[in-house]
Amino acid sequence: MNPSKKTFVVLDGNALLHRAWHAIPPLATAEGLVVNAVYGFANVLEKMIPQLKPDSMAVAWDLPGDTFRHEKYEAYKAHREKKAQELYDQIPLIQDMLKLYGIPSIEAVGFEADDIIGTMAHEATKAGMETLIVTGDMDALQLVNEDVKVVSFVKGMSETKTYDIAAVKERYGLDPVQLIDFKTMRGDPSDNLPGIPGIGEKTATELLQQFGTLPEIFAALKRGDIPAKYAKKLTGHEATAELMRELVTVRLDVPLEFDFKTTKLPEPDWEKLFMLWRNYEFRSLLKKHADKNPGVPAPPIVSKGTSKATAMSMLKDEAAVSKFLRELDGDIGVLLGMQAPDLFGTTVGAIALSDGTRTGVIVQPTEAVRKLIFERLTRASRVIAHDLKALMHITGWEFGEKVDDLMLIDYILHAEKRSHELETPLPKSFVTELELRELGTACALFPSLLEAANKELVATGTESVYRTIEMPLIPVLYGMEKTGVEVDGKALDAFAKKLGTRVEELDREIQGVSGEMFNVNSPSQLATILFEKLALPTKGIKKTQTGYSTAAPELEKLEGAHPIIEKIGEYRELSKLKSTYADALPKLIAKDGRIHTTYAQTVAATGRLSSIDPNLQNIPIKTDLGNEIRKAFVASKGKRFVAADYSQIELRLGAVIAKDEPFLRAFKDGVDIHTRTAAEMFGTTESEVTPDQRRAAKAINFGIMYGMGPRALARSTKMSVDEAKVFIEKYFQIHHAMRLYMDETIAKAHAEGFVTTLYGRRRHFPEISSGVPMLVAQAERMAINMPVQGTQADVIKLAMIAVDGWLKRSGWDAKLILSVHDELVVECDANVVAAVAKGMKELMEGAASYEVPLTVEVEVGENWGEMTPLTASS
DNA sequence: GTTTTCACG
DNA sequence: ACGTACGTGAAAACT
Repeated sequence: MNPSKKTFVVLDGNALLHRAWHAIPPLATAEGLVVNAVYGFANVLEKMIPQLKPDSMAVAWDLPGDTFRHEKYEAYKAHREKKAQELYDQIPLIQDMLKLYGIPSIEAVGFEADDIIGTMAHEATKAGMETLIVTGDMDALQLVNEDVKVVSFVKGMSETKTYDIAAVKERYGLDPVQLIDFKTMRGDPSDNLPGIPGIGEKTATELLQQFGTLPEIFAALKRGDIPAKYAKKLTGHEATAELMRELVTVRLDVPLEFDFKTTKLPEPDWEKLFMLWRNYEFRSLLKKHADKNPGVPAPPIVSKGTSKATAMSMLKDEAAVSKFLRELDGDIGVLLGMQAPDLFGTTVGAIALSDGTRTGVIVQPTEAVRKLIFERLTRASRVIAHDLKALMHITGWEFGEKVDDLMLIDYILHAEKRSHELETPLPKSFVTELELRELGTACALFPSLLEAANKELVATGTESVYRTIEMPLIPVLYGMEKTGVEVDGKALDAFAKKLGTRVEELDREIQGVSGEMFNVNSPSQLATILFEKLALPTKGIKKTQTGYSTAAPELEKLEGAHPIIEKIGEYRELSKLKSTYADALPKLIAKDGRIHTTYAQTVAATGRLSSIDPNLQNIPIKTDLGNEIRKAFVASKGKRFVAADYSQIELRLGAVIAKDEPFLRAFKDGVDIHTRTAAEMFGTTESEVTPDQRRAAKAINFGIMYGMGPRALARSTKMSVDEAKVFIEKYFQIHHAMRLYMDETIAKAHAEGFVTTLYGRRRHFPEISSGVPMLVAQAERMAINMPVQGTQADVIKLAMIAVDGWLKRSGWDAKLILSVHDELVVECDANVVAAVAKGMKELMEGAASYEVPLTVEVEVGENWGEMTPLTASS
């Protein structure tokens, strides 16, 4: 602190609010009012005021939106209200408390807290004061200068670090002002800023250290002073960078009615502050300031046991566990702590249990203790887990209907998020008691998290997706993963060997023709050979960040220009089959001779499942050679596969959602949909449609639901861009309802920030309000596609639940084993094939009912690569 | 860790 | 003139 200058301290209200919300368990008063963020804020003030000794103080708050675009502000408010009511409800409570401290809250419509802070710091500097910015995020660091420092909470709410110019330099290797350009280039995923593609932290720092500022970097680029590897990445991004730079720059010119004299920090209004603290049951603060108690004897604070400050115990023996289990009451959260893999693989290191009031961490539970826990959980009113399917795999526990999965709820509320992990950082090993306590602290949040989550499910209309689709699907997926599918490893090994011989041969031929040794697998080396050494024409070849693309569609354009092209095509196909499938799959065969994939239920933003370790949803089928891989997926001895797939479900649902009469009629008529479309488009009868015409119609039928433009259509057909444009116009003349659907969906995505499926599943599009044209356009196309793809996902999930339940009740030897977006595969005894096929068809077709039928085609076979259609007669 | 390519729906 | 067709996961090269 500079003694000669007066000190102005400004707090980032929203940053500290969020930090407090996440760092402190959701403490509630006896009446159930959640006040954890208020408590956190009080503690920040209690820590900062004596430490920083401000002469003047203020708290800045976000208030986005702008007066000229009112809808946007309303949408923001609506969004804010939904997000976490208990969090935002605390803002007025905090602002009331700040008043008692004599600290003004500053907000300005259309500006973020950072802008207000920047402006106030700027003004304070002009007034000859020193400024300290107290915040929880790093965006304020760009404001640091000789008179401005940032005090940042580094972890939780206990430790702070003060950044002056030297500290910023040490941390980032850059001057504070350079952080603006740094963030512009590197981007910031949490703000949905893309940055310049291919430029990360390291490159951004290096360039800024060398050239100083972004404008100087682009000037150097024009002079040719930038190394080639960076130049390529920077070229063409100047305009976008400028736009992003504006977004990233904290403003210093917010119109504020702000007078430093009125922010002079007075003595708090102790009397009222004590009343407030008593209301909120902040006992530690009352005790700390007992000397300032204005004489009125405080009424005793009766602990009614509803305060969610949890009592945590470490339990190591069976007796202690039993006693603890008896004390638990109501809904119980359960969280496993896994221990690092050893010789015996990953093991359970600890199990945390909590009812929100009492929390126990059971260290290295024995089999007997685990049994006790399971028995107690089955008697709980509800069990609250996070990633229930994984918990089931590890423990074998099943809870039936009275269990909730916080991970799944987070996915349903925000499917677009990349991770749905617990925000509390969980330790990877459990060596010290401190780490065990972190596990307990996370688990202690479960009951209150569930309460908040339930409210949000109801408020967003997503409760039925959760309860009738996603939750009942968990045991189905669990069963499929556990059952797995038999794979003939020997056949794959033999195939890999065969592929290997041919790949080596092609490798030699390619190197021979090119007259140089190089790695054909390396796109950059291959591009050098093709476009420099062999000087093949680069006209019309797409560029990647690093140079000319060598992807299959690009190489196709070079077909005939050189014999090497064909060989590369074959090399690519074969080496892909070998490395990704023939080599990889046998390694994943478990001791039972089967491969057990994991279905990821919380990954795909549209609501689809995905499959990992390995991915069984992209096993080759399109080429004969690829199909050899599929043949290695075999039904066990005496069993058969029955595969049932929805035909054209995507287009059918598109027609239903858009209410497109011509399509609805076509599906009701049961005609070939692409032929019908071609006949409409070319003005012929269906029997006159040529294969080329049908191909064009098929391309547009598929592409249109993805927001395809003329260029893409031209690329996938033999049309010119102009022809494609006319073709699309004609298409929308016939299918005007599709155009209307697209326009309305885009409008909804802009107005509300999300779109929904027919079952209420949501996907949000944060980028749609970014103002970056490319991101907006991309978000619009995603918005068009989501209701269709997402409804498809809803339907097949419902079908899975129905089929699985039916098979289980049947008593047959028949199990659901695979799910591939529009296809389900059952493995069953050869004797029950006909009945299984009939039931699957009926249940899948009946999983949903619309004005057009959802038709299902069934096939049977001994392996997945050789399936034969099963018609009603056979 | 990021980029490119390619397998599936 | 252009990075403008959606959703995934995995392998290999490269940095």
